[in-house]
Amino acid sequence: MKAILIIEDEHDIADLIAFHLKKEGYRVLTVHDGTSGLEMARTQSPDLIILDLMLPGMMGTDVCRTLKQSVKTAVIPIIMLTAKGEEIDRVVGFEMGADDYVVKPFSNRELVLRVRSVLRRSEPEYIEEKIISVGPLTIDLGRHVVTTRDGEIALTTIEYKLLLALAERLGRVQNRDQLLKNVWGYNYVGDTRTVDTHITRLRTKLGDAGDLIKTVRGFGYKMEEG
Amino acid sequence: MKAILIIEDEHDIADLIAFHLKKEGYRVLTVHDGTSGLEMARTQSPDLIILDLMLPGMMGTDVCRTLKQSVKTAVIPIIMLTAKGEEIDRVVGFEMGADDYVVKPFSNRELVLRVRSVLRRSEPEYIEEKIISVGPLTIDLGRHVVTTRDGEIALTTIEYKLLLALAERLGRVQNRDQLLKNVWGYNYVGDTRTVDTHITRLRTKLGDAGDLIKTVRGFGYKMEEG
DNA sequence: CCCCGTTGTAATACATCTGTCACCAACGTC
DNA sequence: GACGTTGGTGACAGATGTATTACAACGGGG
Repeated sequence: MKAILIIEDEHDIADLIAFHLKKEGYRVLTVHDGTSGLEMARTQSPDLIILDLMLPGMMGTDVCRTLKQSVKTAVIPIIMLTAKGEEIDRVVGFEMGADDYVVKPFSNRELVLRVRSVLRRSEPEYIEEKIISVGPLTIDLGRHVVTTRDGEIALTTIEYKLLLALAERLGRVQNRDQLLKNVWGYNYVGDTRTVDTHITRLRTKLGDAGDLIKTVRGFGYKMEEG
Repeated sequence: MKAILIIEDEHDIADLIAFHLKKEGYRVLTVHDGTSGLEMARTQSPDLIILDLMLPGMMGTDVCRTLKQSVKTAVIPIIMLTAKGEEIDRVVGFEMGADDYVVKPFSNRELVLRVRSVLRRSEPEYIEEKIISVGPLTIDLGRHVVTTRDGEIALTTIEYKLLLALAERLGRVQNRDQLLKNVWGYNYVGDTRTVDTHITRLRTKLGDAGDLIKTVRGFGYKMEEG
C-alpha cells in the first residue's frame, strides 16, 4: 500500500483530498504546516507528497526546495497545489523539483488521476494507458483522443472531461451538481444549467454516438448503450 | 432538504437572503445576534451557516472561531458576509475556517450560487449503488432503471419516487399524507387525492407488477408480494 | 494587439409532466 | 339492496424541466 503525505493548511481541503485518496486505497498522512511536513517526510518516507504552495509561516516553495536537498527525501515525487490567482509559472514549479502540478479548484477525479499517474511513473513496470469503449465510442485516455464511427472527434477541455465523467460511470445517473463537481471542480461557483449547454454541445459533436448520453428528467444524465 | 442558518443583525438583509434561499427550496433559520446563532447552530445542526462578520456584541469572527472549536459544529460549512469597507483579508477569513466569502453588496444570484457550491462540496460523489427487488419488480437506484418481467419501464419523476417510497417500506401501510411528505416534500400543500392519480398511473405502467401496490381502504397504500 | 475558439449565462422554444376536477366504480354498513 | 363513503380513472390546462440558440466575456496564440 502506498503512503501519501498531504501538506495543506486548509483543513477542509486537506480532509477532502485525504478522503478521496483513502477511498482509492492509499494510506494518508496529513499535516497543516511546512515544518511538520518536512518532519513527516523524513520520518515516514511517504511514496508521494501533495504540497500546497501557500502555507502559513513557511512557503510551500521552501518546503519543496528543502525536500529536494536531502538525499532521503529527494526521491519522493511531489504534486504541487496552487490557487488560480497565485499563477506561479509552471516552469518554476518544475524547476523546484515538483513532479506535477494541480491548480485549485481541481476536481477530485483530476487529483486522484494525477496521483495515480505520478506514482505509476516510479513503478517498475509501466501499465499501459486505459481505453474506454462504449458502443461506437472510444476514448483513449493516454492519447487523449475520442473516436466514433465517423472518425476522430475534436473536443474542448470541458467537453472531454464531461464525456469522461459520464463514460467512466457507465449507466450511473449523475445529477448536475455531481457533474459540476467532477468536471468543473469542487468549488466551482456557477449555474447548474451550464451542464445542459455542454451536454448539448457534446451530443452535437458526437453525432450518432450522442444518443449514448441519456437525459434522466429530474435527476441528471447518464451514458448507456441502447 | 437542506437547512441554512442565517446570522445577520440587519433584519432587512436577513429577510432578503432568507427569501431567496427559501425560493430555492432550502429551509431557512434566521437569528440576529451571535449568541443565538451559536445556540441555534448547536441545537438545530444546520447544513450551512451564513454569518455576518459585523455583529453587535460578539464579532462574527468570534462566532466563527467558536463554531469551529466544537466538534459538533465544526463540520458545518460557513459562508462569511462582509461589507466592502471592512476589507478583511480573504485569507484571514479562510484561516478562521470560513468556507466561502461574499462581499456586500452582493447579488442574490451570487449568494445562491455560492450556497449551492459550498453545499455541493459536502454531497456524496455518486449515488449509492443499491438495487431493490420485490417479486418481479426491480429498482436499480444507481442506474435509475425500473424493470419488470416485461422489461424496462419508463417512469416520470414522481412515479419513480412514489414507487421508491412504497418499495423502501415494503409491507408497511402509508397514508396519503405520509406519501405526500415522502415523495412531494415536507411542505407540500395540495390535494391528497393527487396520490390516487399517481398510484393509478404507476399501476398502469407497471402492468402485472402493478398488483404489488395494494390499496388499504380507509388508510392508504402499501407494497407487498402475493 | 487582434482574432478566434472556448465558455458561461440568458432568452426562447419545446416537450412532458402533474395537479385538479368531474364522474364513475367499489365497498361496507345498516 | 340503498346509501354514504372511499377509491379509480380519464381529460385538460398550467407548471416544470430540458434543448437549443444566441451572445458576450475571456484568454491564448499568432
